Amino acid sequence: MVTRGGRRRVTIADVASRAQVSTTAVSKVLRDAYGVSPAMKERVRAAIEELGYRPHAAARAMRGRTFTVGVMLPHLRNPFFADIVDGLTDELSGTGYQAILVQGGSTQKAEKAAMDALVDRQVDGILLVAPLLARARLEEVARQVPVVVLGRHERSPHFDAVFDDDETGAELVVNHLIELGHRRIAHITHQDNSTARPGDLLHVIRADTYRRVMREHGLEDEIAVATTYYSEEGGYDGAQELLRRPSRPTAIFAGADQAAFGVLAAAHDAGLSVPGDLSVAGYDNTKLAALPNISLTSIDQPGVVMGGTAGRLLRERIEGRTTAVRFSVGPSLIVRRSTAAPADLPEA
Amino acid sequence: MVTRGGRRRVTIADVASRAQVSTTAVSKVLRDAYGVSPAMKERVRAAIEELGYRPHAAARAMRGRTFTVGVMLPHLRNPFFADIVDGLTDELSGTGYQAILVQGGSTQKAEKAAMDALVDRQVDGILLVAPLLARARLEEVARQVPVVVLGRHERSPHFDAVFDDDETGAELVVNHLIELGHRRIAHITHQDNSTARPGDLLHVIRADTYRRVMREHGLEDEIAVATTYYSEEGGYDGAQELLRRPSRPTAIFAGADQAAFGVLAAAHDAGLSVPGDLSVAGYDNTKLAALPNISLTSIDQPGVVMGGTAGRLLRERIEGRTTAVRFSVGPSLIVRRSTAAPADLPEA
DNA sequence: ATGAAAGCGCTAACAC
DNA sequence: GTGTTAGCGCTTTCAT
Repeated sequence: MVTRGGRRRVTIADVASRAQVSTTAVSKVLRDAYGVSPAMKERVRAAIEELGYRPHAAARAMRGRTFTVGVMLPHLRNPFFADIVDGLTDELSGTGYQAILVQGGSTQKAEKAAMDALVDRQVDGILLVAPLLARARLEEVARQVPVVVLGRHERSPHFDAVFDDDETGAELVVNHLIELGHRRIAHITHQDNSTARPGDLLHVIRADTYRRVMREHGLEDEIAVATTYYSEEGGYDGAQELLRRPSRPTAIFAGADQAAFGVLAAAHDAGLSVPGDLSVAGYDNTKLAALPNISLTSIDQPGVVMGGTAGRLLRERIEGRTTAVRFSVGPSLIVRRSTAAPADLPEA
Repeated sequence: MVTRGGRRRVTIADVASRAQVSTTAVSKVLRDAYGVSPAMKERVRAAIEELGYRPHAAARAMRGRTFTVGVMLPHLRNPFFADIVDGLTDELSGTGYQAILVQGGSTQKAEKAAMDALVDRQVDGILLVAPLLARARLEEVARQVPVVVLGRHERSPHFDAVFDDDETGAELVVNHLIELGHRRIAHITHQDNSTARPGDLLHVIRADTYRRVMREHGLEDEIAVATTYYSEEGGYDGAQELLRRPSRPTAIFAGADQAAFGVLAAAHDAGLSVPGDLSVAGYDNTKLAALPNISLTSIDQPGVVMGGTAGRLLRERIEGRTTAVRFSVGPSLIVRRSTAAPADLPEA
């Protein structure tokens, strides 16, 4: 390593000699372990304070905990992820744990590398947000370090799961559109690069539920799905494709707000008014959805609660819990001005 | 630590015995260091492959590099940050370096803790995005580990700086509005909790430039600044305040797109049309600004380039460069439909 | 209650 | 070109 100018780091030995005790004693005080007298504890604390000592995480990692939890996010473009991280950070604050984030990307290879990076850095626990890898791969990691998976519905004995009830959420949206009088309701879903069981992936659940509800209302012939991406571009492309079809949809349910924004753009560019010519609904209830110019009907997921819960479950696992926990939150429909009765029908 | 079920991690010793060489040899191959024959290199590579060996980052951290760079972001809500991280990740890909992110928060205390967390984890370099701490504090860290600061204009001998020319950017916006015929142009700036020299902070530069350009055009009496936050809520509150003032502005220049979105919402709620009754401009040219329903005039900053450059500078510093580099990128004005000539004036 | 000492996985002197 | 070995800063037996 390049030698830096800075003076040598304060180590546990410095603290020990300052406090006139052994390094063992200092270590015990640091971890609040058994076997130090109050007086000694006080002396050590004072020395730590005076020297501005902070434990060296890498050195700790060689023996015990790093007091670090790793979070893998697919990317940083969905504000919903920010809620998750805020919830987690909140839950962790005061516990001495620090969250570090890595970007998983959109390929399984990149995701594996990101996960390995966390394992190699010896984090005490890992939160995986909407991972792509097959369950077996996740369990492989879960065998080495406590894992919580957020956004997948899997039931695994080796890791905990935190998710929103995507089936209910999708149902709420499709029912809402049907109640408004729509029949030609289309859906935009996400093209994944995943080897997970499809039924465990949130976008697959949303799409399947869309199909099921359509069928339940005798609308099987109107089912139209565009498979692009949960992104602005994906929504734009998907909407363009759907709007070109012979029987143009009167409503589009995009599986995520980000995609719904693209749908709004495509509608605009096609000269269609929303909701006059086309109703649009999203999922996630991001802040932007509430902007008056957008006013997007969406499904609210309590991201902060989900992130906080994930943090708590991770801490429990780090403390020794080995039985799996699944935590599901209930979504709610937020109706805004982007959805209305179709034009060719009388108002309700 | 809780003992996990997983089998023991593969270590360098396992690789060495499998390849029938010393651990030194393996270490050398790993780091592409001098002094290994091609034949031996081949044997070692094969053994690594067969055993699925990955170096233990924490152990490396005790002696040499961790091949990790740390990034501190204030929060995850600005998509511009995603561009920066993408640029960095791109630049780092293939070099063996992994980026880990931590959230700095909005207080200096939280920011210090986040920075310390990176230092304690022995990252090889740190990228600080729009930090709040005083220059002296940043230099303290820079003495221990290579640092690049993104988004501050500081000239320090101890760290590199990457920033956008905020003065030019703000000039472009204000001049654009003046050319359209506006006189009552207001500005929304960010309330920081910083002890940095004000002149080094991007939001202060944008606000000061706004004032200067206004004065240069004889509009000093029209200067109106609301100090809230670069966020949707901040923009909303700031706009409300500005629109309540006796001589209502005909244009608002928000220092960031996020805040401009809030301005659009406030305008809508006040029954004002954009750009009919009020022109609105932002800064950052986030993707949402391009959505037809928003169509926000903004300043484009090449976030990917900035992040990539930061990564390159960091690598150079890690390799031994000690002289400071400053890298400034040029902003450009993107005119959209949120700005137009004020209503009470004849069209140009 | 306290401390000496071994050792976590790796790198870098240094010897051969 | 190759291997031996001494630590890096901590935690954890295990004596005392």
